[in-house]
Amino acid sequence: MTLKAVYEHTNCDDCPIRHRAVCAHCEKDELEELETIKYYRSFEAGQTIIWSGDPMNFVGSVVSGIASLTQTMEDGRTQMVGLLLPSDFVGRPGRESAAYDVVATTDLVMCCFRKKPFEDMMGHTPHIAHRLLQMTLDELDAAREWMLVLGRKTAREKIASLLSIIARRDASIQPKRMSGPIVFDLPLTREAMADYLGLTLETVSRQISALKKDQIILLEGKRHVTIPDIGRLMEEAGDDTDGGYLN
Amino acid sequence: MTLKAVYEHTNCDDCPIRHRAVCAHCEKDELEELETIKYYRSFEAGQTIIWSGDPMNFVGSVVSGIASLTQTMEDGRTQMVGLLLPSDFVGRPGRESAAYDVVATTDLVMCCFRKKPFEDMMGHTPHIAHRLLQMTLDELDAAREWMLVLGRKTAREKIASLLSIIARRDASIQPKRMSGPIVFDLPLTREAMADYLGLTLETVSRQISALKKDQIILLEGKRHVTIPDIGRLMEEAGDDTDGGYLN
DNA sequence: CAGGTACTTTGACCGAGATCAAGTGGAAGC
DNA sequence: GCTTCCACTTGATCTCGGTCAAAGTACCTG
Repeated sequence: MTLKAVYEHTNCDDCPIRHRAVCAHCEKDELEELETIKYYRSFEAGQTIIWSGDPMNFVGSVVSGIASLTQTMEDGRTQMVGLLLPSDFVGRPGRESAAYDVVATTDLVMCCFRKKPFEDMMGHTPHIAHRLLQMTLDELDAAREWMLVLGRKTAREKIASLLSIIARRDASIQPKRMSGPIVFDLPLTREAMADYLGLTLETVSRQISALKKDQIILLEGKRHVTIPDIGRLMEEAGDDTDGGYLN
Repeated sequence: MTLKAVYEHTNCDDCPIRHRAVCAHCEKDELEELETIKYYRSFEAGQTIIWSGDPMNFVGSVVSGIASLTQTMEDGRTQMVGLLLPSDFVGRPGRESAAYDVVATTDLVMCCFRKKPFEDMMGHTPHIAHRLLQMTLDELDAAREWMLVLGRKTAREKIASLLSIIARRDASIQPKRMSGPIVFDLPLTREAMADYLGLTLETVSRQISALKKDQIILLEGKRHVTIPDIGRLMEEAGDDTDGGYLN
């Protein structure tokens, strides 16, 4: 469709996720070993990276862009079960085939490691194994947080929850003042939001319109969002309003 | 209420979860080190083991019985986010306070490790760190499976999903023939099931009655369940009917 | 055995969100 | 400039599961 972006960073020194990804705690020599088994891959928005059940011969990190993990039932009902942001890890060491569909939600760059050498390296590199454990525990917490959203929140609270997650992530990446409006572009279509929230796309649309009408959010076009007051949004999400944790 | 059960096994050799818990891959000397920091605790059904937010000075394994992880919103809505069966791990190394309420759903015995020494031990005992990573990845998969249940399944499918999880676990513990009826006692009240499934207890009750009427399950009393045909139950759950995986 | 408590079932009704169906708006292609 | 397409919005209606209420059952205690 569009011209494929050329991705030019090739070594770990100027990697934007160097300090947050699975390699975060690695020493210089460990990074050099990683360099020998890694390669970059780019994907376009909408492209499926891995199909559930397919054999996986790599694991890796999201460098830029957003990917989603999705589960589908035979009759077509789908549920997104993970949103992979830059620095998040893809794949499970020790598993042969993928358990979920992995789809590039936006244009995406991944830093891939050949699976077998990576597994070997985990065995003798505690820095990697330990970091992966940390990250997996964080993901487990996020998944459990999301179970509360899916199981008990109303449609409006679900939308507010998703928006505040995206807003807080953007606020923590551009580390300006935590007060004041937060501005970002939605990286998801209404349908993708619906799949994440366990709703239909119509309900997503209606609730976004309602939040807009109530001035909890401002919309410019369909994707450009301004949050004038993150506290109010978090109230709508039903979360503790006490600032919460920015992980 | 009832006389507190006296729990008598005290060393790892005759531990019922020896080969499945976080210590599964430990060598003799590693077990000996663990012995020095471990102690057993018993809880009665209904007792809260840890309150969310409380400082945690131990981690540990469920030896027998069932515990649940629960999240509660300010207005009282609650969602169970994890069901801890024998051999499952409780607590997060590196975290000061508990993120969820942990409640004993049945009478329960835990093998606890003092947190600080356990964390230290993880640093120099790859067998433990590696096993914990495996178990955390399994839990993450289970949580994601559950997100599909919460987000997209109907009430009937939710009940069938829960019953088939319990049924398959029981079938795998008593490793008799995989065909033929499966019989077990429900370890959860209707309310606990509702909290797990994101339903009300009334809906749980109605759907169980409906499954009974349709002979998908047989009920004796309120808790004693017979599954004449696990395949039919799994069809009702909306899962792939091809046997699935027994982890 | 009466009474209490905890758990469960069942009924009647209601409403949030799903479903079905048009319609809008903006960008790409001819 | 016109058509087509895609993402999105909005409306009308329906339905599944929630809510409110009452009653049933088993077990415990005095």
